Amino acid sequence: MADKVTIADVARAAGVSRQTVSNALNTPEVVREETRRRVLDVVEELGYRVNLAARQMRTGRSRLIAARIDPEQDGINGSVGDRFLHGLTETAAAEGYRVLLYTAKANGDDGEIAAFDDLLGAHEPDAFVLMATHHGDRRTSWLTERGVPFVTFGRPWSEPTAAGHPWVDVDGAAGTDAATRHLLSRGHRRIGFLGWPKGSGVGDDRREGWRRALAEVGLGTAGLFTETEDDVAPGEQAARRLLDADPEITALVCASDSLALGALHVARAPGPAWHAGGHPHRPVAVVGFDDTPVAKAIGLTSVRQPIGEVASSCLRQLAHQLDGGAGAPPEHLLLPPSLVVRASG
Amino acid sequence: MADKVTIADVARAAGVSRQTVSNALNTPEVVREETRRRVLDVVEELGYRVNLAARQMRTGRSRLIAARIDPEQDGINGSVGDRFLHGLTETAAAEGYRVLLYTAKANGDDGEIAAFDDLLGAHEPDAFVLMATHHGDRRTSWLTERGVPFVTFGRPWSEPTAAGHPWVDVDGAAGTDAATRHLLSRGHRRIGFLGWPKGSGVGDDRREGWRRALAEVGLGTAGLFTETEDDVAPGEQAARRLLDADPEITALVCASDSLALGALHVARAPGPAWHAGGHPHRPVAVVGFDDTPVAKAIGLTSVRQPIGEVASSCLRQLAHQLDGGAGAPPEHLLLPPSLVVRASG
DNA sequence: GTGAAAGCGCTAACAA
DNA sequence: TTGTTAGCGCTTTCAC
Repeated sequence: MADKVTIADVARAAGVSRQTVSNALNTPEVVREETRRRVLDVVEELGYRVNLAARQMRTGRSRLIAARIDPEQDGINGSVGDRFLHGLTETAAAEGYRVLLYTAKANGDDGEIAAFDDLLGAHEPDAFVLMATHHGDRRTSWLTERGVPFVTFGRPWSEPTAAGHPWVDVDGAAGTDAATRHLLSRGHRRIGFLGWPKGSGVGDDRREGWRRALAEVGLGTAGLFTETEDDVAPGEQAARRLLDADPEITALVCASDSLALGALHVARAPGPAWHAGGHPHRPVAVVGFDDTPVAKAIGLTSVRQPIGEVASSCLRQLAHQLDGGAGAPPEHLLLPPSLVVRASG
Repeated sequence: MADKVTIADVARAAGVSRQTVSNALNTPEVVREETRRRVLDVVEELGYRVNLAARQMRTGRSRLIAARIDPEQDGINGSVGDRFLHGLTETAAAEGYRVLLYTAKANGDDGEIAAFDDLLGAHEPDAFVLMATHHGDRRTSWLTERGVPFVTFGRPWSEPTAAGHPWVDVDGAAGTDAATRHLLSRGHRRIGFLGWPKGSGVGDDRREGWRRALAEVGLGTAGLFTETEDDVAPGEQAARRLLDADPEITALVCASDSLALGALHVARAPGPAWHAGGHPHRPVAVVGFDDTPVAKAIGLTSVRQPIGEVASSCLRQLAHQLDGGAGAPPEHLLLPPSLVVRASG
């Protein structure tokens, strides 16, 4: 049962004062080598561990990092959030932190800000990790104003990135660029893009990579792009629209696996719409984004984000903000995704 | 910036002592109505919130519930854990708790026990929520010995359930029973089962439901069962084995969506093995377990566990253990799953 | 019903 | 280099 061992017990057993024990643990360089060893031996022997609540009272630091667990959306893209949380938790433990979960009751930035406020008032996490930054993100300004440390998975889309807060992101444009080049290398010439409505940083970024890749080989994009809500059924409809409108399209790059899954419903089975429209069935290659379990299950080629790396970079960035220490990680980090090629394209 | 408001500030502003403020908040029935109102008004006005670290020092209670976030396995079945965590987090917030994540570095029960020990020494969570109980689970005995409160998602498979700890579980046998009846109602008579090696509580339970449903209509199960590791490729091989061995089989109940996905690879496309074996292609119905996003994406009929309910029940059970209060939730709760019928069966 | 005193375990500041 | 003092914010005694 090993009843709570306090610093006083260690001090007594080692024949030193409590402060010296504290120093031996937290500021070893200030304690004589021999004393330090003796103290650490006793610590080991008694199984002493600091009481973080007590420490927090003194230092104001909880060693808690708050992160949001979101509702699972369509369950397809949701897996990204879960991989991210897992990565955070592992790196946090290595850095001496723990991840505290929260959800936002109300929607949007304000709902999440209310959660910040609750958390800060009660458990006082030392920092936040935010996902899914967007234009005019009110969460980041709220935290900045209050001097609460945080990192985001996602660029600050509105501000000049140089001025903003620390962030880690994946280069979405590089991902769709790679996807498009891959399709080009397989002989496709008219390659469409299925994306989200303009105005979302992430969506625009992904579309840009596709545009750029086509432009570089002298191909235009007129009539090759359509936008829709990020879900399977809308994706299917949008794909049908695009393919019906332009019979020359032989491949589609999609902004998400959800959209790609919808597109595959059209691309793999000859839909009645085509026959009705007079277009015979033709094979249409499809590439998704995120490499979710669904992509793997159905053989969908997809752009994979290095989520584990993003998570550990976020956490190391935070740990450095909070604890300092050697080797400051970059304030801003843009990681390259990779293309996972499967049967669909 | 609203600098930390302490209980002393409230006491001063309300013209009472600090204890009275504390009482008004924590033991309202002991404070005169009028005083209580005045105090609460000031609390509101000043935006006072208890400092949990300070409270923890006095009471020894952190209002933290620890839960494990596991590695995503094959990413298919993993989604269950994520839905569970999400549910926990929401109910926890409603009960005034927060969810603290941990991972186990080393594998198995001992790895997780090491994590318990770390957590208990540092952040001192008030309780744990455990997933995936199994025969001879050492985690539960470790916690019990130390008097640490916990609930499990999963029955205590080894002990007589009456004697064990609080738990919430889903009736897996009822799920496969329902799946089997559904297939029977569609005219299937030889229905196989693709499961995990015997000895796992969950796997045996799911197999039992299938056996029971067949037995009730006077059908035997000899030669209709095969076992394998819980992943797609093994599932595919096992399904092929079963279907090759018995050409009469027209439907398969599977212990997981991973296995079912493997089975579908065999069931949907006429594989060369059948032709080689002389069996022509026949439609084989497949039912999975867990209703993962993959099941939805590929049109797989699957047994859905009410994960959200499991999570909130777990948390309410804990909250009652910790805080008491009215209406004790049941110590043991077995929830029924439901069958989500799709194209595969 | 309300107030005063004490102390949870720790570390920042200072004294020795 | 080590020890002493003080106090973080709260709640559990116990007087009043």
